[in-house]
Amino acid sequence: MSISPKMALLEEYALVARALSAPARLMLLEQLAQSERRVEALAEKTGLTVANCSQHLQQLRRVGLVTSRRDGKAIIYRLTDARTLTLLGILGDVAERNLAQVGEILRGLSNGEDAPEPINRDELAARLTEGSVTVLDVRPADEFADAHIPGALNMAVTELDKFLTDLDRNTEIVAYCRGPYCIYAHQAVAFLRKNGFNARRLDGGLPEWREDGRAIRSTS
Amino acid sequence: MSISPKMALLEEYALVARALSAPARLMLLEQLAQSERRVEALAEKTGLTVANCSQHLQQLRRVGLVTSRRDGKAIIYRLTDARTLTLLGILGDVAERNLAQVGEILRGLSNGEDAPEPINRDELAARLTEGSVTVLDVRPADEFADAHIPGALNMAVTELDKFLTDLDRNTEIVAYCRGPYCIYAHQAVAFLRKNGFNARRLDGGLPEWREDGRAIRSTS
DNA sequence: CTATCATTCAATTATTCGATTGAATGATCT
DNA sequence: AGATCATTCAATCGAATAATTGAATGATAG
Repeated sequence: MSISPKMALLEEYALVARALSAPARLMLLEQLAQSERRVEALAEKTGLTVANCSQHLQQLRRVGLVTSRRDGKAIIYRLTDARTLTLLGILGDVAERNLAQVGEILRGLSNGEDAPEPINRDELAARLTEGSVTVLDVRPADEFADAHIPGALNMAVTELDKFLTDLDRNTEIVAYCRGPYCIYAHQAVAFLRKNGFNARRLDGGLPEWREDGRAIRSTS
Repeated sequence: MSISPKMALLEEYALVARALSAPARLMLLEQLAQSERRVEALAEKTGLTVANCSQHLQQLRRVGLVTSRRDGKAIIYRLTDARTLTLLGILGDVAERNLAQVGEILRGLSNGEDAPEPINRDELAARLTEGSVTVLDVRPADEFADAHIPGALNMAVTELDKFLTDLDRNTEIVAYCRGPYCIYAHQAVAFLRKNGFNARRLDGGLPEWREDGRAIRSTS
C-alpha cells in the first residue's frame, strides 16, 4: 500500500467532515431532514440555483450522507441514515459551546431578553397527552403539510403577527421548527414573549421528534 | 446586519466542520484525547513539523475545539470539551456506515478474517472485576504510562510478537487503543487470533473509557 | 419514436487552504 | 538583566474548492 491504512482512514473521515463544511450543504441537509425532496424543491427552499444545488448534493452523495432515487422525471434525494441527524446536532452543540460568535447570534434572536430553557421532547409528549400546552409549528405551510407533530397548530414565523389573536394567553405555548440549525422557533418565542405570551422552544425540531420514534401526522 | 442570522449561524457551524476536515487535525485531536500535550510532543507523535503542527493547532483553537495554557517554557494544548470526543466518534460512525472505502480498509486490517464483535465497556468493566479477562493496552509505552485502564498489560502493537509467550491462551484477551480512529487494536486482534488466541477489541479506546467516568491508572 | 424537461456535466474564475521555510516573539530560568 | 528555547508568525508555492454559466444527458410521457 502506498499510504498507511491509518492515513487512508483519516482521509475518509476528513472527507465526511469536509462535506459538512459549507453552509449551503448544511442547509440542504436540514431540508432533507424534514423529508425527502427533489432537486428543484431544494433549490427553491435554499435559494441556490438548481445547478449549484445539484453539485452540492453530489458532494453529499459522494460521502454517502444522502442517497437519491428516481420518481417519474424527478430525482429525489434523502438522508441515507438517521445518524447524520445526530452528527449535525452534536456539531451544533460543539459550535454553540465553543464559539462565542454562536452564542451572540442566538442571543441576538431574542433581542437581549433572556430566553427560557427549552422543553425536552419527553416532557412535551407528556404534556401533550394532558392537553396542557399549545404546540406551535412555526415552519412554512408546505413543510407543515408534509409532516408535523400531531395536534400542532401551524403559524409560519413570518406571519405570526397575524395569528396572535387566535392564541390562548392562558396556555403555555411550545414552538418548534426544523431542528437545531433553524432559528424560527427562537424568533417565534421571542416575539410571543414580547407580546405577553408564555412561550418556550422545543429542544430539537420535527426530525428529532420523528427520530425518537414518536407519532407524526403526515400526508403520505 | 449584512447577512441573515441564519446564514451567520450556518457559517459558524461550517467552520467547526472545516476544522475537522484535514487528516492532520484529526490526528492531533486523537492525540489530545489521550492527554494534554505540548506542541513538540504532538509534532513528534504525528510526524508533522513543529511549525505545521502549530498552525493546525491554531485552527483548532480558532473554533474552540482546543485550548492552550503555558507550563514553564511549553505551551500545553488540550481538548476544550469532552463533547468533541462524541463528535469525533459519530463522525467515524457515519463514515464507516456510509463510505464503502472505510469498511474495506477496516476489513483489510484483519487480513480477510472475520473480526468478532467488539466488547462494550460496560461488559468489560464487569468482566474485569471477575478477573475473567486479560486487558491489553496496545498503545506505545509512553501513552500507557500517561494513563491506562487499571489492570491492563501494555504491549505496543509494533512489538506484540515479542510478548506472545507472556500471554495466557486460556483467557480471553480484550485489546484497546486510542479510540475509534486508531487501528492498533484492530491489528492486534487480527495478529492474536492468527496465533490462536481468543481476542476481541474493546468498543472505544482509553478516552471513551475515561469519559464514562471509570477509574484510570495515571501518573499525574 | 420523439419531444420534453429535470438534472447533471464541463469549463471558467476567484478564493481558500496546506505545507514549507526561516525569522520573530516572548516567557522562563539563570 | 540577558540568554535560551519552545512556539508562533510571515511569506511563498502548489493544489483544491465553490460558484456560475450554458450546454449536454437521459429517462419519461405522449
